[in-house]
Amino acid sequence: MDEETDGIPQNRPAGRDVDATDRKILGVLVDDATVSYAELGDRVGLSPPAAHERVKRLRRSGAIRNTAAIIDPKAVRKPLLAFVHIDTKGWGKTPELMAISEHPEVEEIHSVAGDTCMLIKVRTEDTRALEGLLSRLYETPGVTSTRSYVVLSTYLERPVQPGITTEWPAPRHMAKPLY
Amino acid sequence: MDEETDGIPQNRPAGRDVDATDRKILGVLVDDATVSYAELGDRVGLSPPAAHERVKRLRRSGAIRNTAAIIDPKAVRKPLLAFVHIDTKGWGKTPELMAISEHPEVEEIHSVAGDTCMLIKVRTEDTRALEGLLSRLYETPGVTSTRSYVVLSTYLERPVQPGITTEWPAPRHMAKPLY
DNA sequence: GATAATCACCGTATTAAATTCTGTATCAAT
DNA sequence: ATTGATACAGAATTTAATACGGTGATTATC
Repeated sequence: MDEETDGIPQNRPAGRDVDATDRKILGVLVDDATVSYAELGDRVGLSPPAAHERVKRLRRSGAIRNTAAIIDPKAVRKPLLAFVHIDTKGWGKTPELMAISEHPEVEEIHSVAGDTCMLIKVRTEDTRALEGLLSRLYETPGVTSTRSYVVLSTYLERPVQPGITTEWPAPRHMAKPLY
Repeated sequence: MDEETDGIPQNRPAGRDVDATDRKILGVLVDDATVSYAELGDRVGLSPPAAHERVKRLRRSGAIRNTAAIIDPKAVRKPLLAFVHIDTKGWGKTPELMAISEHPEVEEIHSVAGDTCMLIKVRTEDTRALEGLLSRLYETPGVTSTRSYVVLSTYLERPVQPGITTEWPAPRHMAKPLY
């Protein structure tokens, strides 16, 4: 055990680049991270210790940010999903941004290019709770209301996909046929 | 082992409701699902087998949908995040919706209440790849272009939070002070 | 109100997996 | 060609997951 930096994703520029085998591993672990190293090795064509080494490296490099339980929002009484556009005064990690992220209902905060400044994703128990959250958000100094979209139904919601596992990086001219 | 339905989230209406201890467990596992049952038990005040039983139940009930590796989008060359509004002809699981979800770059598809029909979340390598993806999406029969927002920077991105662990369910009148 | 049944839990025992260690083939650089 | 580094396999060891049996508390039933 060299440095024991496991678990804390260092901000190194990703130890080394992710090869085809790594992508296969990521593909398996995104789908189910409870598999044993024996089975993981089987699926990607490695021995258990080799698979283990790869995973450790992927963790250390930050390619695997975390291994987490994915919770059903309904189970924790947050069935209502909404996207909210808001205007803020400044850019960067401003105090109002910190205030917004304090709310546990807020899952994502993005700065978008377009007519509004921020796009945030929130989950609440119902429309009443959403209204309450929004009113609290808009009470934050420097935050201005714009628009919000309530999600009626979700058809797809999946994690980041590792992508093509056979060959990588894809040759640059692969983008050509799209035009 | 009664039914051996582990891993496949049955569509039962959540075995039984999630209590305070369950929420503590979810809180730990969302943060790091690689902890041993011994440590999980320690953190929530249970013996390892008891913690194990709880987790098994949470899995079976569907409260824990999955245990997954969270990948850094940059590591798999998808640093560019965008939200795309599109109009589709019909509602429900239409063929155009299925076609859209085929693309590995598409992570979420939501039907929203508002001036557009669908809101999708996509990740690509760069703006060129995004343009290619959009053109392919808009080529899908029944799909009409509307707007897309490119994310400049992301300030928060976290999984569904289990919420308050001390007392649950929260009394209904708790929503009152918000008004 | 007593009794049976169920449930959630703990402690222990067993089994399985994670992890370590050692040796080897492959590739890159000198 | 030689050295060094890397990734790997197989065996050995340590650690954790899982199964088992028993206990107290709560709830349903008579």
